[in-house]
Amino acid sequence: MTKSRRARLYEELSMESRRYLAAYVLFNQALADHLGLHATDVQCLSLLTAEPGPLTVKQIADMTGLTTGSATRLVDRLERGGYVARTPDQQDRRRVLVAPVPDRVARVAAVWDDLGVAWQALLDEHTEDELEVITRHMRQAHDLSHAQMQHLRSRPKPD
Amino acid sequence: MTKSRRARLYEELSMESRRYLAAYVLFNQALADHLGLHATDVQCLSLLTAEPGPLTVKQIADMTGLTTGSATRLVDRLERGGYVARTPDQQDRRRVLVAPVPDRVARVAAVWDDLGVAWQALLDEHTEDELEVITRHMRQAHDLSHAQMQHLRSRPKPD
DNA sequence: CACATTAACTGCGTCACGCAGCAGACTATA
DNA sequence: TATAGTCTGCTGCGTGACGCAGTTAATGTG
Repeated sequence: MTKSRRARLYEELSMESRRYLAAYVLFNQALADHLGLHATDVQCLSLLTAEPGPLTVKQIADMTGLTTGSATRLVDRLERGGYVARTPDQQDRRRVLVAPVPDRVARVAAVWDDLGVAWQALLDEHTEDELEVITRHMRQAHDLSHAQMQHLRSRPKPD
Repeated sequence: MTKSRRARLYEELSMESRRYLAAYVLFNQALADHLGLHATDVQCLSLLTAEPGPLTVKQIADMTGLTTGSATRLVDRLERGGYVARTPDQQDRRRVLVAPVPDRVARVAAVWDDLGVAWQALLDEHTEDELEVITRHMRQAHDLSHAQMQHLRSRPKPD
């Protein structure tokens, strides 16, 4: 039997997204090596700079999937490297606010900008409608992934 | 000044793709925990099952970014868990072919299928043209990431 | 005022990883 | 054919990121 066009498109997207995600993991690792950091650290910096305000250690732990203990160590490394700064929270004195150091993070951004030209060219080839389609799909996929992750975490292991 | 629609779309896509990729990393980790494996192991299985034929240890090393030594250990773990099988290559007796064990990998796929219903629903909302746009973008982004990764690896570190 | 809950931190053990070195198998040049 | 060079996969070894469990301090609740 011949597959429908739609079925073929599903298969293609499934394969391409896997390769796309695998490529990202590799790129993230290469970027981390280049900066002398770990993949987790780069991930954390990416999240920190994506948020408007500073994050607490607990929030970083949740967003990276680490325990609070490991998140403390993660912030230790970033602080030692001068990438972030700790500030005690005045509202809740148990909390510690972690904010990126603009000057230092700019060095990371510099590497990004260096590569950004090629991305710009890639995006320029898209129509505005196409950009919206892609963005919307990623937002939906993000929400779904997030929900499924929590679903998996709440479930008992099959072992 | 007010930003152009295009500039806004670029920013949106930049932010959404970061969140999308971060969500994938988290999901992958949660899936690995659920199966009692490591994130790298799941990544490797995903790549193995995506390829039509078996891969050599060297190929796995390249596709995951590990050294050949670590790749050997990775295959050791997967083999011990019964997920893959080693077969000596008849053409080149230095090589070892690594193939997924269908029976065992099916258990991983079962978890995927369980979650796949929601993905199906998400994709069903897309038109076929939209699916093509997304797939094409991911393929282009994959190629670009791959090129940039190699570019980063060839460059000396700023430290 | 007890009591539970939460945030961040700290010792400790585990184990994935890179590094460096190894043997065996292929390849090229003479 | 000989022999040097290259490639593949494997193995000791040390490092360090991580989870776990317990601690301290601050907040919330009866």
